[in-house]
Amino acid sequence: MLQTSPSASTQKKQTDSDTAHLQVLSSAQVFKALSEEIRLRIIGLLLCGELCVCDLMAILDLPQSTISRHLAYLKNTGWVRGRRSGVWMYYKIIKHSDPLLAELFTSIQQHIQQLAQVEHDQKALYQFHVEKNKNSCG
Amino acid sequence: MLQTSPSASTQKKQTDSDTAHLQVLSSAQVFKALSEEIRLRIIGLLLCGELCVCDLMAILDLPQSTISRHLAYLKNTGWVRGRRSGVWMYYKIIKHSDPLLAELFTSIQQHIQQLAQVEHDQKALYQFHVEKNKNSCG
DNA sequence: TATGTATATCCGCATAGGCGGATATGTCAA
DNA sequence: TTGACATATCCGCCTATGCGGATATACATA
Repeated sequence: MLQTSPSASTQKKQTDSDTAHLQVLSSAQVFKALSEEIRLRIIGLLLCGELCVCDLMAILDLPQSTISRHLAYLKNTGWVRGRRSGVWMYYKIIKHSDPLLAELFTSIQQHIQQLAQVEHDQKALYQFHVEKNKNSCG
Repeated sequence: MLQTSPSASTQKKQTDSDTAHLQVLSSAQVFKALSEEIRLRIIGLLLCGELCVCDLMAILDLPQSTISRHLAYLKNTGWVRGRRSGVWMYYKIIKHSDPLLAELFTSIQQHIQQLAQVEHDQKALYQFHVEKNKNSCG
């Protein structure tokens, strides 16, 4: 983990239309995406906002291939969208236009937000970002 | 499918305390229980109320071992409770006392209720019960 | 106790999907 | 174009879990 990602505030132009060509997924698939603890924790961290792979590696302390694999799974099941910014890939939770799904996602996200492990991860993320800024500003 | 279950209105005594000794399950496990289409449809049917295995066999048109296996899975993950009435086993959805889980379950159930397949299954269940009563009353 | 019915569980088999190291790809900077 | 870095994908391996027929168990009735 020697990677240092830039702040996520660069390069913000991109349409939301790439949501459209996601395959239509059954509700079972939506739930399956959340049936893994790591993916649940990733969603929990993404509730704080857009994050890159190296952020997630740092907080979850897992090898890069594992993180990428789960992110790919979440992307394919319509939970998450990636955006490239130079060398970094930023991921964020997709806002759904389908009201039925949007409502479900909202309740699930509220639930995830309240999990003890997620709260712990989010605090670690905060600390991690504080450290990162310290290193870059002296 | 030559089985004819009695009406579900017999034998209603049994405490709700058997909820207590269910293992505490992670949220990931809760979602995993819903990650299978058949289990989702079973939950959808149980939203109509208590049902026995042979009802589910009739509506879902699946072998008995498959139904029983999924019911066992749902029981072990805290979604469902079984009660024996003579030869029949009736299953129903568990009401959770933990507010965090209860809220999540409510939203999920509302979502399931709105699925097209579930609506279709529920109508088939209604027809099935009408037929069953016809046979038993002349 | 013997038989029939409803349900649970066992069995072998098949597939999905987990893991993490190794490798391929994409991007930037020199 | 080459090297360094971030990320994606491939690989072999392993476990969880799906399936449905076969069998075991539980209960009711004669």
